[in-house]
Amino acid sequence: MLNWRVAETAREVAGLGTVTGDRAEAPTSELLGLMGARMNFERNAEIFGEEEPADYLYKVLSGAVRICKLMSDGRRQIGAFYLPGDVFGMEPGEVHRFAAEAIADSSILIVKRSAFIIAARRNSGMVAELWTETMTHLQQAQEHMLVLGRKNAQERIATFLLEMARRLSKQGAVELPMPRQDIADYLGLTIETVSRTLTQLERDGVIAMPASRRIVLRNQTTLDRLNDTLAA
Amino acid sequence: MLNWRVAETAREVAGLGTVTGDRAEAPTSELLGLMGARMNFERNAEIFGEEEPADYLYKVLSGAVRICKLMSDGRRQIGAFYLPGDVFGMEPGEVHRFAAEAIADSSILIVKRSAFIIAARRNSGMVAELWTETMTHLQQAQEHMLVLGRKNAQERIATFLLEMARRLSKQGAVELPMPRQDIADYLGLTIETVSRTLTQLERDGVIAMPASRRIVLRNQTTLDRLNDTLAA
DNA sequence: CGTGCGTTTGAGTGAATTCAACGGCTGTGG
DNA sequence: CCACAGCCGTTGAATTCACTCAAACGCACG
Repeated sequence: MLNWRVAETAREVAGLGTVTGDRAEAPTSELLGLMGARMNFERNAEIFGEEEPADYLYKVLSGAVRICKLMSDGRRQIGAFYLPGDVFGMEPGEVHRFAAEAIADSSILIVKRSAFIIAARRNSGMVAELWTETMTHLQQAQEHMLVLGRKNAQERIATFLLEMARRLSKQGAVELPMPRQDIADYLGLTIETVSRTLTQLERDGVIAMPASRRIVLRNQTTLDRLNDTLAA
Repeated sequence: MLNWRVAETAREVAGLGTVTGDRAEAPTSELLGLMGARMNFERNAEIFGEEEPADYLYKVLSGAVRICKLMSDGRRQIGAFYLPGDVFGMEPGEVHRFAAEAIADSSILIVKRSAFIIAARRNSGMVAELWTETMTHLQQAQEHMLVLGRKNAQERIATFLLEMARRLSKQGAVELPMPRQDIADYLGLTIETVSRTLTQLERDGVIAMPASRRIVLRNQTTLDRLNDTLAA
């Protein structure tokens, strides 16, 4: 997919060109080959860990990679599989939010990422910001996969409330802009389950609902625990 | 988050700077204000539809937006909520893969995206490609949310098999690089359900499994139907 | 010929769904 | 002012799909 050469057409820039056939071994272009190092990883070896500094970008040359996130009780969500030709490790922040591990013995090309961020910024601050924004959305999407793939209804609601509180908090209370059906479709639940779970959290004194769209977070600790965040 | 001015520090480039407080109305910077147009959308109005050309980027000035995807039987998955300050609409391809709708009456800044892609490409083909790759991953992540949020076990397995066939097809048969546990954690299922579902698909003649890691897709139509793809 | 790992199969359980009804606003019109 | 319709949200009862717990199978390897 990404051959590390300058794309010639808009279609290629858009990532739609250069049909890839057999991807068992992806080509290492001169350009990046010079900048990076080739490393081999054994099956199940960690390529980078969650919360480790995100100083490099990675390209799969052969083998396969998974990125995954663990909950404190061991539940795991794999965010993506990367196969030969795929580039991964792009992060909007300073650290990786997922761990990356080799699924099979794999050869990986590793390059410093700072050069790209700096290049993007030097030439166009706006491009740098848009790229960063894209990486942020990617991160949020991958976080949300953990919610959809591995969390129960109560945990989903807790995560949702904390997300909303963080993003639009009016100090203490959250004013939800969306109806229950939208929350349900976001969290992969039914409207009834959303309603029941909110009611239960209110009965337990974790939240208060002066109105159906207005939610007061009463017990942050419990919400954090349900969200699997006690440290972070 | 993204104030449309050139970031001054690496931390800002990384999207970690500029603490945002009340986001009820995001600032419209000069830079982009000049380039774009402000538009208002009523509650539930469509901002762009699935499969429509992705010619613009969007920034929420006030209100709230959802991006969502519908299955043919009406099941819906919301991929993200966008609140004031958020930029959305970045696509690696020529068309949007999600629809965007206003949740409440909203004011949206709209700018042509081509300028950014071209700027990124002119200055650094590699930055353009990395950004595109990031957008591709974002798209895949959002597609996967539909799987995790709304599909049953059979549909998840079908989608997974088609994805793997597309990405590493050796003509007809798929050689899976990962164990059942990884498939389970990717699809948000248990290893037992993965196994049972594969066995059932084999009994139904939809696939064949000459070995546990080798899968032959026998009935593409059924898989496509389970994947909710008859046209696309 | 065991040992260990990955996978499959079976039986019973449970969390979220489905189906159904009801409650509470808000705005409109008699 | 009240009646009513139309949403939106809540609550209840029964069902179901995937999960949990448990055991067995097959295959590679020493």
